[in-house]
Amino acid sequence: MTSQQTFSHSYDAWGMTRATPEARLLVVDDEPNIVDLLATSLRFAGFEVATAANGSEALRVASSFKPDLLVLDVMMPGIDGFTVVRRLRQDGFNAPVVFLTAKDATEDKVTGLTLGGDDYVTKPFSLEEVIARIRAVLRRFAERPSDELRTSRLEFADLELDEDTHEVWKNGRLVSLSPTEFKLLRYFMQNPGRVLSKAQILDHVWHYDFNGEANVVESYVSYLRRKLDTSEPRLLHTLRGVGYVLRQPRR
Amino acid sequence: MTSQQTFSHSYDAWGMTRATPEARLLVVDDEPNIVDLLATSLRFAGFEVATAANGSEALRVASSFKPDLLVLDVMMPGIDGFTVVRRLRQDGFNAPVVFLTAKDATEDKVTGLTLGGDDYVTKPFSLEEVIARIRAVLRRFAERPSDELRTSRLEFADLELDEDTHEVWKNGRLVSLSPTEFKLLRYFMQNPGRVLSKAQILDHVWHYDFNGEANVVESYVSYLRRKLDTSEPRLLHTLRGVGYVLRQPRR
DNA sequence: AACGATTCTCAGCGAGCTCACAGCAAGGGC
DNA sequence: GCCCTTGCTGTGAGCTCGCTGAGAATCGTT
Repeated sequence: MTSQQTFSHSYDAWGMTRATPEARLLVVDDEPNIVDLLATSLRFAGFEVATAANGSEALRVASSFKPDLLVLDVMMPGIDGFTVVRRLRQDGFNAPVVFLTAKDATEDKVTGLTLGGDDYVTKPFSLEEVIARIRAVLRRFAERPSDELRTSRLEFADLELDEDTHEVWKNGRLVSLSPTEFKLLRYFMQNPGRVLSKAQILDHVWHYDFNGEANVVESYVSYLRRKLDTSEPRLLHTLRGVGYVLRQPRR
Repeated sequence: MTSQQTFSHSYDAWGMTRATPEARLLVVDDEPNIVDLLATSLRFAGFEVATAANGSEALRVASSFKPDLLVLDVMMPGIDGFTVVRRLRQDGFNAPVVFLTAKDATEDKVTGLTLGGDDYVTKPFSLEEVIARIRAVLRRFAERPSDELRTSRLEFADLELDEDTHEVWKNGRLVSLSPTEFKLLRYFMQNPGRVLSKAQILDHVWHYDFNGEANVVESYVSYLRRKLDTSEPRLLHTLRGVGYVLRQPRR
């Protein structure tokens, strides 16, 4: 009747068992914490990741590593992000870029970032957001347009989610979600059948400098249930003391 | 009843999946930033692009690259833009030219530019504008006049837009738009059904040295709605936290 | 020089969103 | 059943986002 689950992405979200990585990424930022955070979770998401701590190192690594996409801090001491891209493009390097920019940067050069199909994410970001942007940009650059990689749809049972428009349907009926509700649902739908702890959810869906309580997660799960999990069979289950899981119920 | 959408251009606006490029362009400017900006977005728009940093390099590259059109800065150290064209024409090179000129260029110099079917754009330009001019000039030079490439009409639902005359009709009724309103609407109509973020819109529709806030976009969307989106079904939708999209409403 | 058109900023509003908190419900061990 | 822990959810304060009216500055035209 209902389909058990559909991976619209063809990767293994946990990345550990993949034979071939989803794509090769080069992460560049002068803050080691950020590089670590990104490298770890991107590897976990199935990407092959190289890192660099500044512009000149980025140029060096890029030429040998040949990444499919750059994750690049705009504001760096020495060679800034724009210059890195310009130099690489001069050398015929043509991979797309996801820029990282400070949110409150007093009207820095936040212009022109979206021109070549590139995109940007403001700090502080959530990992959810960065990974979603990376996948979206890779989608636009995908070689085979008919490839399932191109789709921006996630499906599970009678739930459907559009990553481009942020629209969500329950049983064909459009349901309106707030941004945080959307990101949480997307996280569940990218990890169907997998138990996610509240800590894990906080780490992925909320900004990395969020220092509130885990109770927010309970609140937002509650919101999602009210909007989406209103009919049998229930899909969003609590595992007391462990976490939550999106799956068909077991007897 | 209403047609869902019509691509009057036969290109893929996102450019990445094109098998054959729309045309071969040579971009010439002594400012590396400008060359980058143009090369990046023109490639993304589906053109094959070569670049040159000055007049003599332009002469050299043109003879081997054989562009279908030149994008050429008038004011350059060394050989200026006019001289470049004159020399190329002496060699039997016959491609049209879109000139880039400073805003305060004297009138008489500029008027001569459009005589041969060429055109010009003043700095600072918007990418929207440059790409539109390039396509218009290519249209005039197209070999097969009956080709769909020749059309300068964009249509979506009961909206109609003429790129040559800058006229816009809503439900057959002529509506008068300001230049910026027109460029914004053209950008939407070239990307129907596609979500456009405010940043994306700013990058494409406003000139590259615009330093203002994204609120202008909200204002102009508001103007467009007042003039064009006055009746059901609404076509210009806000996706809160994401952007805007021109499309038929969904359930 | 004067006029209207245009561009852009700003501020206020209202709706919606985020999050904390606290009281209540449910689960589970005994 | 009793009690403690864990999770659920109603309430509300403070905030963000997008829309719009008003107006200053600039442009283009007569």
